[in-house]
Amino acid sequence: MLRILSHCAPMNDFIHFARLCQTPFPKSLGDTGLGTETTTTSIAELIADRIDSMPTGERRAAQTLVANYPVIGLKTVADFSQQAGVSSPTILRFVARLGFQNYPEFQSALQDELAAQLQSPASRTVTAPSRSDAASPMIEATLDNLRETFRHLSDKQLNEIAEKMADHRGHMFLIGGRFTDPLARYMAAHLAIIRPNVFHLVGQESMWRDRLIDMGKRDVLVIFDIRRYQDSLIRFAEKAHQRGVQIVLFTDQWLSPIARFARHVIAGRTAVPSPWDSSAALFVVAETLIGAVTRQMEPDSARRIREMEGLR
Amino acid sequence: MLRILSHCAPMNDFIHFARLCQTPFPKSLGDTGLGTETTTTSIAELIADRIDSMPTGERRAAQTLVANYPVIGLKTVADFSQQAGVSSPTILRFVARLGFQNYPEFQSALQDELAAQLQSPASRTVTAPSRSDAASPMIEATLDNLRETFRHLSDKQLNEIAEKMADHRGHMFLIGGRFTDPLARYMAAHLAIIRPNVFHLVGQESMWRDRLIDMGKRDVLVIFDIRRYQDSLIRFAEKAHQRGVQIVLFTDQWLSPIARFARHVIAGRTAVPSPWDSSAALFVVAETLIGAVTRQMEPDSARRIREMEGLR
DNA sequence: CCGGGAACGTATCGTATGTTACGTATTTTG
DNA sequence: CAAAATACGTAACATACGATACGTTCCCGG
Repeated sequence: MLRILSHCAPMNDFIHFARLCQTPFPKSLGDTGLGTETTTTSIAELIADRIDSMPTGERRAAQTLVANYPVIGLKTVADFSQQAGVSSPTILRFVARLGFQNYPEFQSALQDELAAQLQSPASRTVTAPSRSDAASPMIEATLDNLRETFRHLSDKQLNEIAEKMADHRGHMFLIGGRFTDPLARYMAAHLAIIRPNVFHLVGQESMWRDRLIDMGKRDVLVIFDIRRYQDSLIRFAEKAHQRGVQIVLFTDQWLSPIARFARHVIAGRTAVPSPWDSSAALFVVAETLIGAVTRQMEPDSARRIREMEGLR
Repeated sequence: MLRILSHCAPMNDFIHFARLCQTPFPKSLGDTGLGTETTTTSIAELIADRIDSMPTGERRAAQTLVANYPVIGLKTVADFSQQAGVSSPTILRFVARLGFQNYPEFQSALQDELAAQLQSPASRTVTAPSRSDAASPMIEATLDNLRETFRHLSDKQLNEIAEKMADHRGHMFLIGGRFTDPLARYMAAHLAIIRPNVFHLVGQESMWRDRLIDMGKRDVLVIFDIRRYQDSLIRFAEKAHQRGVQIVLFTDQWLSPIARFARHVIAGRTAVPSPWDSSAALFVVAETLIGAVTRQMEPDSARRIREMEGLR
């Protein structure tokens, strides 16, 4: 059953589109009614449960199924096997290991699960918290952090910052602290693609301190600094500020002392039930800004990217 | 919200500043647009559009499909016809009337639609309006990505990975791609504090390729690789795998080819309404793992940290 | 270093599935 | 009311799908 013709494109780039209307009709439950009837445990759980006792090939099957759950399992064995990069028999052995007599039975189970899931849209929102709650308070706290962070962030502010970052008449420098340096690097990696003169300051303090001499009023300095705030960064920010550099500060909710010198301050929530603070909120703000800047520099950035690809 | 558990951290709770947020970012770019017909409109809409001009039998088919959307359409023609109370040819005439060449093509369309829907369940947040934060689609998408990513991630799997990472008999190497290298660095920065022998592989390919000689069965290699997957990383992973190194792969939902060699695969959602892909989900998974490893190594890690502080 | 077993892929087979032709029923139109 | 056209189901058909047997490779233990 369920075969497919064209379009096996394993990984097409972006996918977006169409939402479809939900149908609030009752389902005349026609259960296939055969085989092992107890579907109390979802197939996804079943997989997570046994994935460790599987051989390599079947594990690849399991992984691709989980990654594209459950659509790939609704396609044919051939499609499934191709996307997983294994042979058809491996797929069949995989579903057999899950306890299904044959492939159609496996598909029926997936379909029933899907039907149950789609029927009550509430069940989704109900099961989601319960699962993620059980999974870890960590993710819940992170979600809260994200929401809170953005709640205190006006899009006017974001746009202003993006505008400043998009202004490539001046240079742009990024620097971070011990744990936040990767964020600076992440941002720099993207921005350096869509605009010129982006520099990620790394290495010894003396190295980037000397770069101060190149900085002026038209330049932007992006600093990531969460506690414990590093003295070196504070000193650096102060000197940069004295030279008239525009400072954009990413910090935590307790505000680094650098906030005193900053033109723009982004305060992200960092508290999570972990020995470490979380930089996830700042990371997402950074991604949002990267997107905003890119959008703002269109079509300039697109041209630049194309030109870059040509250089390979 | 914002719960704080256990050990560590002097943290004053809250602080608050005002400011509201609303962000009307539009821009959704291109759709995949392949296939014989442009599916800009969902199939459900297509049906609602033409259902009036259908003969009785096909209309019954349409109704049963809408009532059990889309699951019944994923089953066989026989199942569909039986549930609709019509014959098989009627079903085929029905899908033909919708503009599909044959039944498999119709099923493919349904599957694609389903995949797109499951990927961005943004429509799911009916509760969003109640929360006055009409946040940007960007942050909403990111929140969805996080939820979806963790929904497919059992904590059993997380714990096993954490366990492997906590095992410091062997060495631990981290490496990332063009945009994900900062994630590797971020993780390395934390793990290097709580356990010995953590190495972030950076610089030229030849640099870290030579490190292969130090790697063996007891070692762990953490790779971040999202599309476009980098050949250099794939080659590196393959060689490491041949040496028996345990590979933990952070990738996107389309699974880097490295998944073939990986002992553990973490598939994070990356789709956001932006020209760039989002690594936020992987970032949060990384943070979660960092926390889990730290907790697992207690009180060893605490002692190590204290000792470190003494070295200043 | 060698033997045994597990794992995976290739090739083949039987069959369930989608498809089509044709005959009957039902509705439409002059 | 008759004749035609449309709609629908029955039954036969061919394809492609899932299943299986078999050979090769890889890995582990002796």
